[in-house]
Amino acid sequence: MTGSDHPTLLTEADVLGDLDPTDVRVRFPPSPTGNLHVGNVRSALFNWAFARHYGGSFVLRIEDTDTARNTEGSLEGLIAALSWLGLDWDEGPDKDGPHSPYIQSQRSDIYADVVAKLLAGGQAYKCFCTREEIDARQQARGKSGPSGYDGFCRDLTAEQVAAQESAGVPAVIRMRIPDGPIDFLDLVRGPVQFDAEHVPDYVIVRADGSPLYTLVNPVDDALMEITHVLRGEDLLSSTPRQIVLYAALAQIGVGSGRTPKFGHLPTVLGDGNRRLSKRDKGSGLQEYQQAGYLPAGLLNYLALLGWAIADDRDVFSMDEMVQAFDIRRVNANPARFDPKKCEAINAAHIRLLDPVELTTRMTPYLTDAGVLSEPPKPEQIELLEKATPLVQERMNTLGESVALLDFLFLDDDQIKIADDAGLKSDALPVLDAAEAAITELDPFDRDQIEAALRAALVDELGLKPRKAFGPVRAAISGKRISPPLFESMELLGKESSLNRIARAKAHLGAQG
RNA sequence: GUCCCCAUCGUCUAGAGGCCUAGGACACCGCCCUUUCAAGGCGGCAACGCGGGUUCGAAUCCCGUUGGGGACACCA
Repeated sequence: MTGSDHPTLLTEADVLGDLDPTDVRVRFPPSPTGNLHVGNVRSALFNWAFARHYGGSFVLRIEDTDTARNTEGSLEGLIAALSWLGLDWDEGPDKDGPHSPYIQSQRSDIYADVVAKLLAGGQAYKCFCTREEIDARQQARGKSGPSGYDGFCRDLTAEQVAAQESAGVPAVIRMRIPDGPIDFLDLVRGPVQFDAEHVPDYVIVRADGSPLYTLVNPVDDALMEITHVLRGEDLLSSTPRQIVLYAALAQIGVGSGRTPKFGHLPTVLGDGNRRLSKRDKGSGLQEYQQAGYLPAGLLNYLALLGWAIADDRDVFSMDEMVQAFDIRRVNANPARFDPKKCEAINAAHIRLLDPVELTTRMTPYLTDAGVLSEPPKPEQIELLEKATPLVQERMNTLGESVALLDFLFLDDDQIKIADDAGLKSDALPVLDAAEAAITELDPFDRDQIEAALRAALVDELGLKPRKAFGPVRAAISGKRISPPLFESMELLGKESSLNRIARAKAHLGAQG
């Protein structure tokens, strides 16, 4: 792991500086507003992989400063979701560490103290302007479009401030952005530069005195000694203002005094060209959990959005990702979320699973659907274990196991022959022949069944395999598509198989 | 409007000046295998936005342009 000699690529020193790799500290700071978004999961993943790659720490911090947006149970949901994914954290709300608490609503005193110091040091100031006043001045200057703040209250004298306050005018607190260029080396994009003229004196404390994300996020990063901030590209243009805040924090002696290094990850796009939003179908983590995605599969796909492990490979384990992850190799261009490929990658992981493991993973989906009893009976488990190999390479998601396997667990009289199963009256002789062929079979196993059925239907009746086995498949499973027929019949047993064929015949008779 | 970011098959990407007649994957199409559906195998379709430069040589470096995206909240 040496530095690169490529002229345009960053070196490892650009990433780590003088840091010992194990001192790397990154964080994932979700706000508890409900279902986790797959774009956020991708951010969590990259931070996690970065930390694990270097042997550093991954911190979970809850950003709940907007009380209006917080939703009940979100914190529990967040923890459950991250746990399910296997993205383990070293410090967090449920895992005490040297910088606790890790929930911002519990850190109010810390922020109040920082704000007081910022005000005293002149790095921040009180502003009495209303939005309307700011907009009006902006219009008067003949400028169109949204804009920042014009600095109206920036240099108010102590007397002026006192006068406003005694008059009861509500005040927000703004950061004072010094003139000059603000630049940083983005770990994904390389050098980025903004001019302070385009960085507004932004609000860090509301008029009601509560702190905003704009303050608490950098303050906590400084206090928690976060060394690297890996986040979405949408936050790129707020980075210069945060860098100013870090510098101010260093001046007033808050935190480590070091500004973290930044890496802005490519946006995850939904359909069309817009950013994947919570409103998009397929954007919420829960959907993937419910559909039966494997954490390893979903995460593998998400990793592909902006990163590649090798030029000819795209299925890999999280261990492999951790081993290979390099923030410098993350792509800067936006990536579209492709549900089809996501599903395909997940299917590949299902096929990779040990069958015993797969059985275990499928079980909750089958019990939830009522296919298995709750808890499953021992004989159901036994049957499921035998059936697993039949469906392992036929599933994209665990949820699909329900439709694939339910017929094995249903009673014979619960089998409904689907309209599209293709069972028509001309199948009657086929079913008769099949019934006769297997009645005397002993043992009733896969090879015997196939031999008997082939002899009777293909050789004797002269049918094409498709025509021969289709009706039997419909009788046994009720469906046009099923796991392999002979194996299924063996699992079902002779009695049940014969029952189902008889019922299918009756079904045909009733039809016509 | 201003600032910032981005630009290779439909999509995700590989590409680190000559290994490029641009590689892989998903999707799609065809064939093979085959008891359905899959899986697997083989093959096909399909991309460097445009214009200038630098260089013996540019997908790759530079400039411009066009196009897309993001930000400019008392949201995070």
